[in-house]
Amino acid sequence: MTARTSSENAREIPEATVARLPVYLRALVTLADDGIPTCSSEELATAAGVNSAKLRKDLSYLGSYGTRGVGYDVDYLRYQIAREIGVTKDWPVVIVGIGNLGHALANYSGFRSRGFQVVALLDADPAQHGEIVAGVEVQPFDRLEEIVAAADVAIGVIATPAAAAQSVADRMVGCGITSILNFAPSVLAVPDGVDVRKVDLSLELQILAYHEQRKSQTGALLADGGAA
Amino acid sequence: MTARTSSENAREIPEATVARLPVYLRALVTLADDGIPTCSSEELATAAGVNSAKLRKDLSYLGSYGTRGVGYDVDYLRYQIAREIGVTKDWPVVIVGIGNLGHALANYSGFRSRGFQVVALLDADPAQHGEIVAGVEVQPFDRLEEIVAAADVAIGVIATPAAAAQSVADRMVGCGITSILNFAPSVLAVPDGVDVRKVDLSLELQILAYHEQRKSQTGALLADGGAA
DNA sequence: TTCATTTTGTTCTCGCGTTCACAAACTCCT
DNA sequence: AGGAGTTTGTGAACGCGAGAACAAAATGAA
Repeated sequence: MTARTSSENAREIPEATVARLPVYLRALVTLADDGIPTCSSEELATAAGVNSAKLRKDLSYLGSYGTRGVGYDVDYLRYQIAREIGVTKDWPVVIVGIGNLGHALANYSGFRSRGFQVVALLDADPAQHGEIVAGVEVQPFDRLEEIVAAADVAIGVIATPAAAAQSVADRMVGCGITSILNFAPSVLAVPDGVDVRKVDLSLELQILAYHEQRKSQTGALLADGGAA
Repeated sequence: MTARTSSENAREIPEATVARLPVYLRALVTLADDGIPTCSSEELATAAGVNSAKLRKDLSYLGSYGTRGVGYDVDYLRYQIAREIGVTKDWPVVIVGIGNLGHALANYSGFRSRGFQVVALLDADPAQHGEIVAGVEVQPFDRLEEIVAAADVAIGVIATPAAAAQSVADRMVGCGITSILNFAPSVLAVPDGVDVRKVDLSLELQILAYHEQRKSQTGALLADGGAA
């Protein structure tokens, strides 16, 4: 992340807090949908699956949007968090690599409903071109620069095989994209000022497997011990 | 996590380290594929995208598998990490919810190549039943208990809409699954001893959007100053 | 008005994770 | 054999985040 001087902006929100804001936002949307007008930090924390002290501390970085003795106005807080994250208006997004995962991402309604609009689907394979996925036509990867410039795209999603990911990232960076969400299982090298977040599906399973293995090992040890 | 006495098992690997082991494993596999027999901590760290001091400390939790003055034997270290994670043999996995994302997950080759075998695809919607995805037939969700018992499944993947996720999780826990990978955007409540990891696609984009928004804000300020 | 009650916002402490820095140990060359 | 050069493994310092605890502020009742 770009480490700027803290004096430049009074509100330096910790990264851990930033990562939880979308969770709070989602919980608030759910509460609003249920017609609940206000909530306490305890209620919101439960809905978001966190500690209430942590929630209050996180929200305090944004400002004082609650009322002591009362709680938070759901709609008001929701707007404030959405504004802080920057999803009060839609962000244009391009997805590169329209394989199985790319299809799923293009069809994922959560993007659209949470402030992101897929403006283009790109793939290097000519066999994919012309297909309409979720109302958007798959186009040649070479049109990347043109599309990014036209729609002023800042966020790119990489859903290609690992081998292609770095060259796709280079092209993205080259045409002005400064945020990349990478689903390919590879480490991307990008210049300073470009943010990369990585989602690795099998990595998560491997972490689960580690704990699972320990569970069964400990169980076996305890079984022997108990037999004595 | 079950907090056991540290005397019970000498190797208490920190969670942050566990999360990086799969990254190192992947880097080692790549090196091995390239025919590289040994590597230094510096080289491996670069390949994995981390600091070399952190890498060495992480590996030190597993044991002393390197040689001072030389480095690490790629194949040997790879096996040791794989053994530690528990992916030397395949883990059976069930996927529930065969929509767009479920299809992509079922077809994702990375699972198979990294120690996981999808033994069943389940969906509550009868319209999906009978379809063959990646060589596996989609079956009714009601067969969950039967399948889990038959294949001794410990890991379940939830790719349903948010509304169904909690009830799916309850059923999974009920039939003995103790590790859940949740792709639905909802907070799951599970008993102690059950591990849940959550992957939230739009959450990652929202985090990027936050930083992106700050860049453009700061960028506007800096635009006067200097565009280095 | 004044007091009791509720709930936020913030201070403080503790523990974990990251990073630096260096001693230990191994290889290779002379 | 001995010394120079590498590279690992680890002790120590540091900084960040989590959680407890409390003061400040708002409401409502007497």
